[in-house]
This record gives sequence, C-alpha cells and structure tokens, in this order.
Amino acid sequence: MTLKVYNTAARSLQEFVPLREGEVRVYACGPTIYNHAHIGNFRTFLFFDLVHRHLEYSGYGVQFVMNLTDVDDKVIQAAHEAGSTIEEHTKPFGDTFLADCVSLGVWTVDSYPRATMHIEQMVEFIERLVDKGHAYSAEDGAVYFSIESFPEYGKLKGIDTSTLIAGARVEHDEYDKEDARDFALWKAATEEDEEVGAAWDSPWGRGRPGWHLECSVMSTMQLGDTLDMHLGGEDLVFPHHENEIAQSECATGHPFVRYWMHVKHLFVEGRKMSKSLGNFIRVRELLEEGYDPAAIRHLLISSHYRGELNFTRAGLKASGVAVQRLMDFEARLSQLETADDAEESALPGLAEKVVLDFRSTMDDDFNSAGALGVLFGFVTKVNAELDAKGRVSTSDRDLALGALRSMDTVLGLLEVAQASRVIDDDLSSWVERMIEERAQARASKDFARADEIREELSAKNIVLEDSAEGTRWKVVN
RNA sequence: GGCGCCGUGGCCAAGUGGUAAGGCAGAGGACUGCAAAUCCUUUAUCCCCGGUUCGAAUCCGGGCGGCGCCUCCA
Repeated sequence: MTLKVYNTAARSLQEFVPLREGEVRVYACGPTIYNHAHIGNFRTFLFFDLVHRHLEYSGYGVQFVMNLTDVDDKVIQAAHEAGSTIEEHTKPFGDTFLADCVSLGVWTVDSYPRATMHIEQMVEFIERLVDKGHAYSAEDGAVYFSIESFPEYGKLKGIDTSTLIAGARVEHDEYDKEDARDFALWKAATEEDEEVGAAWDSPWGRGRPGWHLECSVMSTMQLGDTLDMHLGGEDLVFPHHENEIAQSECATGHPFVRYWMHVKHLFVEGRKMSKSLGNFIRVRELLEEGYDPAAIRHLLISSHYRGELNFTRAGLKASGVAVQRLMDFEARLSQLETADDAEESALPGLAEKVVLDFRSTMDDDFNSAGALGVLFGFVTKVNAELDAKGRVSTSDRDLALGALRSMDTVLGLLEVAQASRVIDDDLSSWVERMIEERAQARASKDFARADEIREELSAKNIVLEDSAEGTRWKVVN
C-alpha cells in the first residue's frame, strides 16, 4: 500500500517518499488570470485536487500552495487592450476562478500567492543569483540567468541544451543575452508595462519579473528549498519548469523538487483547444447551460491524467447519468429501512474490500479512472445484495454507506452533486403535498390524476419513485 | 529534423506477462397500475504482421493510423 507516482524527471513510476515523514509539501502551477478558466485548465486543476484529497486521505499532513499568475505578457496585453491596470484586470478573473473551483469541488488550498505581491522577494532572489555568478544584468536593463552556469540544465525534459541553439527559434536580436538560451529573470519596463502598472523599482531600474521566477520564489518561500511535489500542465515541462529548477537549485543549493507531475492537455470534440479554432469551452458557459458540475468533474477525472481525454457534450451527458446512478445509490442506502434482526449480509465484506481496492488503485499514480471502476463495481454488488436480502442490519448498512462516503472524500462526486441540488423548503413542502395528493389518487385508483401529478413534477426536474416503503422523490439535473 | 505519447466492444475508459474492470448507449427478461430505481442475461479475434515465452492486450522488431512538445497555451 504505497503510493507510486510517475515522475517526469525520471520518466518512470517511483515510490513516493516525502522529504519529511508524514508530511507532503505540494506546489501547483495555477492559472494565469487574464481570462476565465476553461475546461482544459480544469482537467489540470481537478487533478491537483485529486492529489490533494488522496494525500490527505492517505493520512499525510499536506501543505498545498497554488499560485495565480497576475503579471506576465498575456496579462499585460489583456489589461492594455481593456484599458485598465493589471490589478483591475486580474481581480475579477481571480475571483471567478476561485468560484469555479468551488463549483467543481476543488478543495481550498493553503495559499494562493500572487506574483505582484512578491516583487521584493523576487528581486532578492535575483540578487542571490547574481552574487553567485548564475545571472548577469545586461545593457538592455534586463537580468538573465546564465544557462552555462548550470550544467544540469535540460535534465527535466531530458534534452541536450546544445541542440537548443540550432533547432529552436530562440528569442534574439532585441535582447542582449550572452547566450541565446539564457532566459530573463527581470525585464526592463516598457511604456506599456508602465501604463498598466506592471513596473517596479529594482537595482536594475524599472522593470518586472520574468514569468519563471515567481514559482521558484513563492514555492521555496512558503514550502522550503525542496518541495515534495510540483504539479502542472504538460506544456510547462519546458521551458517553465526546467528554468525553475535552474534558478532554484542555483539560488538555494538544494534539490528543488522530488517529484514532478504533469497533466496531459485535453481535446475538445476531437481537436486541440486553441484560439485559432475558437473551440475554447469555459467552465462558466457549461454551468450556465445547466450542466451538472458533478458531471463535469466526473468526465474530467474519468481518464488517467497522463492519458488522452477528449471532452465532448455527449461524454458530459453520459457522465451526468453516471453521477445520477451514484446519487441514487447513496439515496437508497441512506434512506434504507434497516432491521436489526436481519440475517447476515455481504455488505461488511464488500465495504472492506472496496476501500482497500480503491486505495490501492489511487495509490497507483492516482488512477482515478480505475478507482471509478472499483466504486461502480461496488454499487452494483451492493444493489444486488440489497435486492436479494430485502432487509439488512443498521450496522451493515452503515458500513456500506461509510465506504461510499469514504471514497467520495477523494472523488468528490456526491459532494459536488449534492451541493448543486440544494432545494429550498417551499419547493420541498410543495412536493410533499403533491405526493400526498397523488397517494390518495392512487389509493382510489385514479391513475389519470396520479400520472398528471407525476408529469407536473417531472416538468420541474423532480422524479418520483414508488416503492414498498412509499414514494421517494429526487431532483435530477 | 530532435524528443515523446497513443491505437481495448456502438461511444468513453481501466488493465501493462496467466485467456479482458467500470460508465454510457442498445437488446431481452424480472419487478411496477404506469413509471422510476434496481437486478439478471446479452455484444471484444485488445490496429496489422512477425518474434520472445509453457502462456502476451500486456515484452521486442517492423508496418499502418492518430497526436503532443520543441513558440510565456493548464
């Protein structure tokens, strides 16, 4: 029962051993808040959440930090186009991002540092690098990291740095780098930067931090020189994370990250999500269209994070049905009438086994797709047992329910589904009255009236289920 | 060009050496006033060819097909 994670740096599965026993310090590269987050972002953030939840579930003390990038080229450009400052521009997107997280059940993390709040620390960090000979200030007012001073550069991505010069289209001409591969730690302020409030004083004049810097500074500041896990989208492996390693290890003298994990980008309707294709789907839109947030969550965690995932409306619909099955199962168990003189059932055995299977599947590099399979297999077996037995003891029922809820602390599906289906008391009492009226109609064999009531409720997404114990109702999305 | 990934039933998706989890959809059945929910039954030569092995979806080689990164896109 040990956690195994795929470490990008090793390009293989490794047993997870944190620096300090029982504690895990995680840093995740969050969004750049220049626009609303899209579902691709959320595949990644939902994976972060799965890691967060599973680590806690496994008994670790977790310190989880996720940055929000509020100053970089994209932010500056967007603010400029909107005629506002970067602060004004990013504020609402930061807010809606956190709101989207709540909608999809992404747990709050310990800290959401923003680059603009750590300019001073970044300047100090650069000074350390300059002092140690890993960085130099250039004529153009920028400060660059010297790749040559860090022979291990390229180890994360597994590339030979010498190929960078020949092959890639490296930034050139307008910069005064000593080596084309060097990257900026500090950039001199342009007129545009000043206009949108993205310029600060520094020993090298007015300017702003390079994008890679914020993560190195904020992560080591809050979590220490060596992080247990660093997470991000696959696009960040190079150069972002490679550069973070270079900066951090040169500044601190310690290994930066023990385990790197990267999430594969998702597709939409079979194609890459991109501006040119205009196929961005924002979480906001889906929620406004009335899709169940739990269905979105289900779909985004239904395939392994390193595998392909093609996001489609059809898939979302299927996920919605799957979530409903889970909800129905939870309702069946929690509303089950138990009998303490009931004969022994298979529930305790099933409950114990499913949790073990679930854990070991999640321990296998956060295999959420496999874990869902384990969960749904449990649903079918328990339903069958309940059909066969009729009545079970309270303790057997509670064991099954406990197993279900235990697994959901990691998956968060019931959690999100229930949160989005809150019904007010007025509606609730109205439904109860209608059910009562229908019961009378049925008792007097007035099935026409009974069906009429069912229709009326159905129009409001309320479904009735008749059973031996009476009529239950539920809201479906 | 360099580095890398993927190809499992109608759709989605686990499994990575011992003869195929799970979800959705379809068909049939049980139950039901009708439904819903639930259960049962039912649908896979695991892209192709060759090799290793007692045994491969799983390992190796080749082929075909799809894709990613190498551009401050999660």
